Amino acid sequence: MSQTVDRALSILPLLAEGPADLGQVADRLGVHKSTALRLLRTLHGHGLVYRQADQRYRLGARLFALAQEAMENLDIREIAHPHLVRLNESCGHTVHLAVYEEHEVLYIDKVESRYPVRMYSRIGKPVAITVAAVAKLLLADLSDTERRALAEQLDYPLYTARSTPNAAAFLRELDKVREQGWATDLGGHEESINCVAAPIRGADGRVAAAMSVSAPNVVVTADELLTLLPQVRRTADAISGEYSGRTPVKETPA
Amino acid sequence: MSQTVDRALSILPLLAEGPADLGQVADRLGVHKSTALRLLRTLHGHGLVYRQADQRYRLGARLFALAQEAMENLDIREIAHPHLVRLNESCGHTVHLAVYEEHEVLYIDKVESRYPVRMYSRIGKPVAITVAAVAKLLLADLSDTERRALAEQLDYPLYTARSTPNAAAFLRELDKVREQGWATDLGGHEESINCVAAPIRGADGRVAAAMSVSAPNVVVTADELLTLLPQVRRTADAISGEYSGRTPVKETPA
DNA sequence: ACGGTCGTTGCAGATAGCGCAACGCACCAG
DNA sequence: CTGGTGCGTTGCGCTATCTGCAACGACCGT
Repeated sequence: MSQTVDRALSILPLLAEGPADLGQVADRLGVHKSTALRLLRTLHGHGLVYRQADQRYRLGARLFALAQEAMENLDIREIAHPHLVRLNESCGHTVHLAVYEEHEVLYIDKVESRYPVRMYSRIGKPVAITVAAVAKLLLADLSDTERRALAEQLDYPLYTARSTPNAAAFLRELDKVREQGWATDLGGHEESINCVAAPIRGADGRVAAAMSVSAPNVVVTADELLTLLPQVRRTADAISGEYSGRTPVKETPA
Repeated sequence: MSQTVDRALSILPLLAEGPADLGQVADRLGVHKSTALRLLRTLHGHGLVYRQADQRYRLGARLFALAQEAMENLDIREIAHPHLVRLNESCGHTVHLAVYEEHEVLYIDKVESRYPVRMYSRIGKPVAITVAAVAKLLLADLSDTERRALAEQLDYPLYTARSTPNAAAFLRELDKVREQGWATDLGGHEESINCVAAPIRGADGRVAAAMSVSAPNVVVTADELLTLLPQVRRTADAISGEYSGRTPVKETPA
């Protein structure tokens, strides 16, 4: 791998923590200031870092544009979105769409009806992989060896008393999820939040994405939320059909 | 500037257009395949590029995470957001927050009340710089020389009959905006959409951001929208006060 | 079975990046 | 006013690092 590029890219997560000046960047990279300067200049030239008035560097605007374009190229989001909206309109709860990528699970879409909450709040942020219902579905579909390897190298933070405690428990849960074709997270991430999730499959039958409905205890009990399962599964299946090309996109008029 | 890094970063916008295979990347970079491979591998190692099932490359997940973190470091967004929400609740229209950076104006926040529209729709995407009300405010605050230089090198696309047609007209408009301390876009970008905008200033009095309220003709006429101007300016001033540290963040209880 | 395409690897040569040291500048204290 | 310190910046010589080549292997369609 390319040393220079490697160093340059290491600057990005570093700046993500907050603005930094040349010296700090050079130190944390373990290179001479002049080297750091050249790297920063190159990043700057591509708009990935921005030099603010006090001469310190921070992440730049092009990053948004790139992330945005990357989003738009995820055709599954395109297809799924109207379905998610419809489900949200019918049940009123938060609806998420997530994919697995490179040992991470991340939300790529979200519909939230009630509040004009910060919209981008969670989109793009890695999901609590050991407990989230969508994560279980996505990981359950990996091959045996991949699943095992991944389960071993994960951390199992105890968000709540009901969080998945270790690799063994996680693998058991994945087997169960794989078996039944849907998943839940009942207070495993936030004590008062429950989710039901269903898989979205591509033409090859593999799980391409997962969607979930989440609601806090105070609005509906876990049991009540579970009654939505058939609806969630139907929505997921509809998306699967469209995504895999089985269902024509246009509805046939009566 | 660093050639290697330069080449590597050039891959990102290229992939933003859509997935590409090794050969395509190498061709468009004008380098040998083996070189492109090494660069892609390095990008991949940092999660900026993802290799999909068909071996083609596309932009990766880390990009979202980075863009997201970059967002969160924009403290002006943090401060402004509740004000934007409040304004939105009171008038019901779409509210935008934008900043100027590196010859571009981009939205960094947006509150839209009516529909559960695709939330990230426009955030992060460059704004139509020659016509948008927020863009006029942000550019009007640049120094004379900067303004002139920028105005010259811009394109002036005629989105509608009322779009700013050329550099001279644009500079006149900027002078006017600078003078009056607020700006409008009356059908200059989309025939049926009008905006009113006001500047947000930092401690040094310079314009740090701009906010606007937008609404389509069919909902309110341009004249009606203009009656909101005082409210928009008050909101912007409130944000300015808080951002520049003049106003204590906590309200003093009566 | 065979040619074509595509991704991958090892290598030798030379380019391009590296760290050093010195400079300019702003700020501060005496 | 002057000497000192802490920045970012520059030019340069050395060599580590990247490059392009050529050959390999996998896959696919004919």
